[in-house]
Amino acid sequence: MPELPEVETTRRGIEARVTGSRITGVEIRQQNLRWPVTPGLENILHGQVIIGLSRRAKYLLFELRNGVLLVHLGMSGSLRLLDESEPFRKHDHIELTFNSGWRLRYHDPRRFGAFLWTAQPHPLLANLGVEPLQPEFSGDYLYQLSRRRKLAVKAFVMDQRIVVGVGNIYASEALFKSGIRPDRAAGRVSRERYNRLADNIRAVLLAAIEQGGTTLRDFVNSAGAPGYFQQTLEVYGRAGLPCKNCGRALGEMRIGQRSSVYCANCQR
DNA sequence: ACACTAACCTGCAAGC
DNA sequence: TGCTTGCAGGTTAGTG
Repeated sequence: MPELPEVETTRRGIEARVTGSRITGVEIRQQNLRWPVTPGLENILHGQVIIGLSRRAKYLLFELRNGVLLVHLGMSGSLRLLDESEPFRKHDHIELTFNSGWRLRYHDPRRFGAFLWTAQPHPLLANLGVEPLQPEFSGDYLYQLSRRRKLAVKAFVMDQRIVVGVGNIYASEALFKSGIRPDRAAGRVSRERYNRLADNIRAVLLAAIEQGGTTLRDFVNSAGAPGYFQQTLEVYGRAGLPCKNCGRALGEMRIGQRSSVYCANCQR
């Protein structure tokens, strides 16, 4: 599910409620996520105060005095704030309770997410590329890193070592807006077109954040509400339907195991 | 170094 | 109706 806009939507919804709060309860009902939940996490977190909540790539970083709790939402994860106890539903795996009375509940049907405690710089964060909403991200940056590379430009911009936060939905949308075929070799996209692509990646991510992200089936924000960006999607999920630009039927192909919808007329 | 894939897991829709 | 197949927002680990 969650690409950068959904993770950022979650972060913004939670930040004010958890920052400064003390963790008074930790319930782990399922420890088999992408990796096992850090053993002993209950004891590690109990009694600690959350100093801040930040985001790096698609990871949420709950900052504590002596380390960081890394949370990833995988494909189907969500975090919800509850103002009172409620029955656990299927796939509600973890719940943190705070001294304020608020609870933070992690729900993840596919269990591709992660809950990891680390007191050191974590290897999972070591090789991440630039943040697309920071100034270091630019068309020139993409152009330079892509020279001589033969993989599809869509796979290139979805590579978290290059630029983070861009997943299948927003890569598809940004390439459409930029008029670039998703299967074009990354090394055969001009500097000018990378400038457009970088601008469109930034724009589509910002627009999606404004609408609370995209909800296909699982995603809900911290208040349990879906996002609304799906109504703005131009290509993702629209294979066979008319292109919103030229009216011809949108095509579909697979790139790196991911379905890729595009307009063969508007994208070259 | 690079390119590509299989795998992790559950739910759902489509096809037979 | 029921069974099988394939696909879904991500990412790592392994292959060549």
